[in-house]
Amino acid sequence: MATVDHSQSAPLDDLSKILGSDAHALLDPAVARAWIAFLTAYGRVTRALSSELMDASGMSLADFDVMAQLARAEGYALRMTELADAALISKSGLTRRIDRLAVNGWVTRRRCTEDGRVHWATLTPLGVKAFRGAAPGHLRAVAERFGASLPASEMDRLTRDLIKIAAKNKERTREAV
Amino acid sequence: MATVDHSQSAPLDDLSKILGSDAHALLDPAVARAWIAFLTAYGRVTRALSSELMDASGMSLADFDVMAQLARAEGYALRMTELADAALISKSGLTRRIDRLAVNGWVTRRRCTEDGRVHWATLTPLGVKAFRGAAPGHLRAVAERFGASLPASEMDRLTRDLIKIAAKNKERTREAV
DNA sequence: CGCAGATGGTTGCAAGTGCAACTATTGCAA
DNA sequence: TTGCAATAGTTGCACTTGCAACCATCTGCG
Repeated sequence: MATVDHSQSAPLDDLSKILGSDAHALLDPAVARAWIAFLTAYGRVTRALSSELMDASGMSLADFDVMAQLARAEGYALRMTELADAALISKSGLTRRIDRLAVNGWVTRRRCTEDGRVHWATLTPLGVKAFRGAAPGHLRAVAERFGASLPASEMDRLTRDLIKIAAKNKERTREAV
Repeated sequence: MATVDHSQSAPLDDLSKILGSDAHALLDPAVARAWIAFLTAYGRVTRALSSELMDASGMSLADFDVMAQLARAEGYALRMTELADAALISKSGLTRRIDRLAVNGWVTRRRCTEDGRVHWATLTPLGVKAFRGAAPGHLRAVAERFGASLPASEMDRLTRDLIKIAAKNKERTREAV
């Protein structure tokens, strides 16, 4: 998850020792610093949130994400593929995640009567309860670990910047032919 | 890796359907949007960089990170624990990553003569060469996918914000007793 | 000395992950 | 109808991962 450096100042200068002075031409040092800060922030925040959530609710971050998607869906239900897309995981990953959530009794899988290929993943009442139990703590933790670092004005700007970055990378991996 | 939503506008409003109106008290909607943008940006950028790097150099992002740490170290060598900390991965993870890098002939592991517990991971000449081959493309890709989205002035601000977030989460996971 | 406790690394284990191959079902066209 | 391509999900596989238990080595104190 990390690249080059995590606390110091001039990652690219260090690298120019091995790469030669063209390192700066390849990657602007300011961008390099931002990139490292990005990776570091991501790693630290998600690691902390993940273990807190697991301790408090026996739910992984990925479980929470999937359940949150269902929680906000019409009838607490989504097709497998929709859900995989929404939660940014692969279809096979989702299959197995739903298996696990089903074992907990938090989610059921129902075959669609209209189209036999389709399966609906649905939050059970127990799952709703589990989500209601887990969400307050987790949302508070996000507020504390992520939100509390910046003033509100800065937060909106950060959002805009991140959305731009995300937008630039929207393509589905395949394009470098 | 994702939470709640990835393209739409009001993730928390949707959740208040299930959580009640206190959802907003738990997590400011502006923070929720930023958080989602953060996860989305991270997921997309690293996914893309990772597959590009693998295609171009047969190296995973984690491999690159570890090798970059070594590349910038004195004598291209670091102790296992130092390296694990620097690359933000667990000690056991590093052990096995170094195993794999060693199979490629990119890194060697030497026992320290002064302290028999310590092992030094060292970039081999072949490893240096591999890194030199991989770095330009990867750095350029970071510049394109991450750097090119924002003007330089914005980049510095982003760095500052991310560093604040990372700083707030520096503690080593254990504190919620 | 000599042994307890700390420190550095590795290994066993029980997960989680994505890709590619596979099965089931549908839709459409001859 | 029959048959084939497209779509939805699942499974096999090979690989990562982190935690906790485990060895090896060193350090310091009686």
